Amino acid sequence: MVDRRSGVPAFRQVAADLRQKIAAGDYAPGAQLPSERELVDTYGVSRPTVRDAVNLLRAEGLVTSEHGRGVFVRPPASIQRIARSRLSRAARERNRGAFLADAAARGFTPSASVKIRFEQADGRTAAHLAIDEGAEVTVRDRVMRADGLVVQLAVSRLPRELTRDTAIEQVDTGPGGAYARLEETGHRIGSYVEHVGARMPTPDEASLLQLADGVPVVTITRVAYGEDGTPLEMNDMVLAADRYELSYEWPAE
Amino acid sequence: MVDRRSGVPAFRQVAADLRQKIAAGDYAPGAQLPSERELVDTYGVSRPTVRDAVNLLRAEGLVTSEHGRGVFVRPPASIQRIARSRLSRAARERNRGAFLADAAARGFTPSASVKIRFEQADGRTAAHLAIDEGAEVTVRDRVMRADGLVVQLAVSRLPRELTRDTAIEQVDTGPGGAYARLEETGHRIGSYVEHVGARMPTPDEASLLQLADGVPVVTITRVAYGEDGTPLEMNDMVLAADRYELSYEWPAE
DNA sequence: TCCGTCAACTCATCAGGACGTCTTGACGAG
DNA sequence: CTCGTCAAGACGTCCTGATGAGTTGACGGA
Repeated sequence: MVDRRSGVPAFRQVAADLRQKIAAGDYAPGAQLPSERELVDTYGVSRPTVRDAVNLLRAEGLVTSEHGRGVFVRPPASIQRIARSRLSRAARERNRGAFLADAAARGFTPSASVKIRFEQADGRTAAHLAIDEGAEVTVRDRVMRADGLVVQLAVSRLPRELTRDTAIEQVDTGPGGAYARLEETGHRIGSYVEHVGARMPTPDEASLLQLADGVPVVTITRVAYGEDGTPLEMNDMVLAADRYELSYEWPAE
Repeated sequence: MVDRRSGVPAFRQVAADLRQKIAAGDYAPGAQLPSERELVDTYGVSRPTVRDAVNLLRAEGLVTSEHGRGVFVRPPASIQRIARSRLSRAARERNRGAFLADAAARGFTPSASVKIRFEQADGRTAAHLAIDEGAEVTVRDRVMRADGLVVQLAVSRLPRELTRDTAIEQVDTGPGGAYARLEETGHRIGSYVEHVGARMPTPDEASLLQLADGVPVVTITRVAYGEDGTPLEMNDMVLAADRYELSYEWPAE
C-alpha cells in the first residue's frame, strides 16, 4: 500500500517496492510479476499508475512485458567477450574475418549481409580518416548474425583509393577479410584505436537487434592505422549491451 | 495528424514525427518543443497520448522535460576521453592518481570522497582476484567530482594482505595513489585488463550522477595484475555514458 | 486420443478530466 | 528603480472508464 502523505509519487513507490522485491529475490529472474489487476488491488492505486510503475522498471531494463502473457523479470544476460587478440594476423590467417572467427569459435553459426556503397566523407569520417571532407569513401554496411539472430551492426569506411580494384569492393572480401586485402596491397596495419561509448538505440537499431526496452547499445568506432600512422579504415559498430562485454588488455608501462 | 487506420499506435506516430523533426533540425538542439497542449491540438490526440510519445523520446535520451518550463531537445554531450596512458608509471609519478591527474589536465577542479571498509569476497570478487570466496578484502568506495559535479563512481577491492599497514587503508593514499603504494611494497604491476559494458543506471546511480532519463552508464571493471600474473586489484567504475568516451589503442600483431 | 473452439485472462492503447507544483514574467507597491 | 506578489502556462500526477489484441488452457466434439 502506498503512502499518500510522503510526497513521493505513487507510481514511484510502487516501482521502488517491486524493484526491492526483485533485488531481494521475491521475484526471481524469469519469474512473472503479479498481473496489473492484482497490483492495483495490492497497492490501492489505479491501473495507469501501476502501468507507469511497470514502464519505469521496463525503461531500467529490469523487466519485460509480453502482450497477453504478463510481466517478467529479465534474466541476466549471457555475456560474450571480444578480445583484442581477435584482430591478430595469426587469427586472420586462419579465418575469414574477425566476426566470423569469433562466432565460429563460440559454436554459433555466423552469417552476415553486406551492402557496398560509395559516399562522400562527412566531417566526422574525414577527421578520423585524415582525408578531405567530400572525398570519396568506400562503405561496407554489414549486419552480422549468430544462429540467425542479429547481434551486431557494422559500417566500415575506407578511402576509395585504397579499395579500388580489390575484393574490398566486393560483397565477399575473401579469406582473412578486408584487413588481409589491405595488407596484400602494401598497406600493412600498424595499430588500432577503439573509441567506446554507449547510448540508447534508435528505433531502427532496437528493431534490428531485437532489443528489449531499457537495453542500451555499445558503440565502438575502430580506426586501423598503417605502420606510418596513416588511417586506413574506420569501422562503426553497434552491439546490444546485454549480449556483449568488451575486454581490453595491455601491459603496464 | 495521426493515421488511425494504419495500425501503428497513435503515441508512436506522434513520437516518430517528433523524432523525424528533431533529426531534420526543425527542432534544433536545446530548442523547446511545442507544449503538450499544442501537441494535443496539432495531432488530434489526448494529452496522455502526447505524454506517452514524449516519454518514449525521453527514454531514448532525445529530449529532457523540465517541470514548469517545457520539453527540450537534448544537446549533444561534451565528450571526455580516458586514454590508456593515464595509467602509466610516468603519469603516476607526476600526480596523485589516475582520476585526479586526468581531471587536472583537463582544467577541472577534481575532488573525491572516499570510504574505506573491509568485506568478505563474494563469488565475483573471488574469481577476479583469484582468492577464496569469503577471504577478507579491502574496499575503497570513491565518488569522484569535477567542479563539484559527480562524474564517476569507483569501487576498488584488494586482498587485505596487500594493504595491511599501507596507506591504501587510509583515505588519502598519498602521491601516485594506490598503485604507487602497491609497487612500493614489492607488488609491481605487470598488466591491466578492462572489461567494458553498459546498462541503464540504478535509481541511486541516476541520482548521484545526475543522469537525465534515457542516459545509460558505462561500466568498467579493471583488474591490475602483478608481473607474475597474480591479480592485485579490481576496480568497478561507473560513468555517465553521455559524458565519457573511452579510447583504447594497441599495436597490430 | 487428438484437435479445434472459445472463454478468460493478460497487457496495449486511448479518452477526458481533475488537481498539484514549478517557472516565468507582468505589475504594482514601496 | 527595486522587489515581492500573483496569474498564466508549463509539466507531473492520478483517477475513471472503455476498447482492442494476444495468449493460454479448459472443454467438448471428432
